[in-house]
Amino acid sequence: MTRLSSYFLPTEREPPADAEALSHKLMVRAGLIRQVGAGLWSWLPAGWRVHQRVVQIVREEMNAIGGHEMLMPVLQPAELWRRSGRYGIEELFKLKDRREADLVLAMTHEEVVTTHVAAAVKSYRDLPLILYHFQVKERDEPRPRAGVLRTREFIMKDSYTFDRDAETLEVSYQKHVIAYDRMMDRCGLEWYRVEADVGMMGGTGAHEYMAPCPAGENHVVLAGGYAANLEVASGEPQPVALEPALDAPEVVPTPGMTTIEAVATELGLPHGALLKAFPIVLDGDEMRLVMLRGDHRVNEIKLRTALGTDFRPAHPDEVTARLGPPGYIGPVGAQMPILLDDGVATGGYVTGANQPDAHLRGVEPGRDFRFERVDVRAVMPGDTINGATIRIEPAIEVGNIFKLGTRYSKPLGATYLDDAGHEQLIWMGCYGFGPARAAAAAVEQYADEAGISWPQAIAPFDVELVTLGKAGTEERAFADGLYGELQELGLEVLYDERDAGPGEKFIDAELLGCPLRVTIGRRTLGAGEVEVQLRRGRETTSVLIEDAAEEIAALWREQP
RNA sequence: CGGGGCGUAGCGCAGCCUGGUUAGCGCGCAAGCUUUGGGUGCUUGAGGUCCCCGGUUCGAAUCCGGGCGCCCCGACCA
Repeated sequence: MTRLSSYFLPTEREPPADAEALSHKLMVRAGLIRQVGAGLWSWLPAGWRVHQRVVQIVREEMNAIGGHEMLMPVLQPAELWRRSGRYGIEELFKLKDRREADLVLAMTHEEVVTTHVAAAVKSYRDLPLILYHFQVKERDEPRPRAGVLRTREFIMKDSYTFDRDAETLEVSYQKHVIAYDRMMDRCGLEWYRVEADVGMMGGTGAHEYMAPCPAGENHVVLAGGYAANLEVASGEPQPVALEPALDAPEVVPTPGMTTIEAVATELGLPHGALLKAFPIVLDGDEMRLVMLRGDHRVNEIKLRTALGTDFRPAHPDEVTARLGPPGYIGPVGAQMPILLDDGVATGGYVTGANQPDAHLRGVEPGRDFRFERVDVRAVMPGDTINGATIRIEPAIEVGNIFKLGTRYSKPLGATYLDDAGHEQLIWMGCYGFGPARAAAAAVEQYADEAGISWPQAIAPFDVELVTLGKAGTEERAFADGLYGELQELGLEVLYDERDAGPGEKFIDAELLGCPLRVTIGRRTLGAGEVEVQLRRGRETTSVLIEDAAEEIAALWREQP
């Protein structure tokens, strides 16, 4: 029974003062979620219905590829995480029990699931396996934000695959591609499957499922058939006009000009005719000088991948000691390996001279300094990929799929005996999906001035039935009957029979955003009609009262 | 980790700079009348540890110190 007069749906006229993202504002205003603390949210009844609908879609698609649902604990012994080498992760919540034993609140479940599989799986005959669960995940986020988009505690579907080798892992991975494509479609989202960073811990391939929307924290790069996270995207830069070649580098005085902007303006050159020097210090304390075009920016994730190790930008005193005054450093004469970005074409460039108040012009890579080629720049609007101009869109990462390889099976001892009786490591994959993010993305993608407009499959209710008549009126009697009939047809109905004005009811209904709003008023009823508003587009139509329920159900089935 | 901002009724805010009776406003809430197809109008009313602790002062929402909490931007995000 979901009669609004006795339901818990606290709507607000105004959004919370500190809300920024559209989904944050609307989900609070519509009475779907409430904040408990930074990055900690309660799901109120209507919001939880949305969440559960997403969960059910995900569950059905996981089962369809042979997944087996299970459940693993959030609270876990620290020992497991020490063994996998993840105990040091800053985002991992750590705590002690009363006996001072170290415990963690799990952020994912690779350690536990791998331990179970390691203990139980003996033979190649036991593989492959797809295991999954929905569970609360805990992450000590440096900065929770945007309502339910980035929280410290959230429910995630995690699945894990166990295979004999890289080849069969690929099969399990492709099954997930199919399942995830369907999940995103069924949730009614606009989405892209993009190439993703595999991270420092290895892994042999990864994709992310991105839902484009303004509040997205990630950026997807799109060009023709190409789709990648900005973190890994590569492209061809727009060409830049260089100065005429010189026989040898030539010093130009540039007093006080320590920025690309200042030097380019002084010399009347485009930013791209300069080379930017980015000095870094590797984990082992060695220095490197990364050179890229003046109008380009370093993509630190690509750089980290290219280096194969972590790094930090060099401190000013390190720069002064090893190269020259910050703002004037360059590759010529630098006593350290130089990494030259792929975006730098051959030709003469302006670079720092490694001495105060001076730059060099006519510097040619190769002739004037030795280098190693790397692809470490962030692509930018105007770049092309296979001839197609890229565009960059903000997006929410709703899901990700990842080939782990033997990252966890090795430290946790997950092996099997192959058909020749030899012990082999199990090849794993992991696959995450965030229902809360799917819901928030849907809010972002389809909201209008009046509020949320849910995709049909994940709306809190299929129909919001609004009666304008008070108890005892003919309209109310008709609406009561229609409420029952719609439910008998299998529709989930929210029945607004509150003693409130029509304006208030309409505004609340449109804020909540169920696909159909059915209005029973004296005027339309007298005309033998029932009014139906299609929330997407807010157009109104009407059906005859004789078979109103069936007609409404038919309309509902047509909704996006 | 760096920068900025906020904390006063359920929600949104004013008051603070320049200390001084019962701390205000809008919305919401309760009651009555009114209205009944787009937050109707009027009347009455309830509702507050002014984030917490300490200090200054005759007197602190207001000034000072410390703490806690929350938001935004950037960094970070296995």
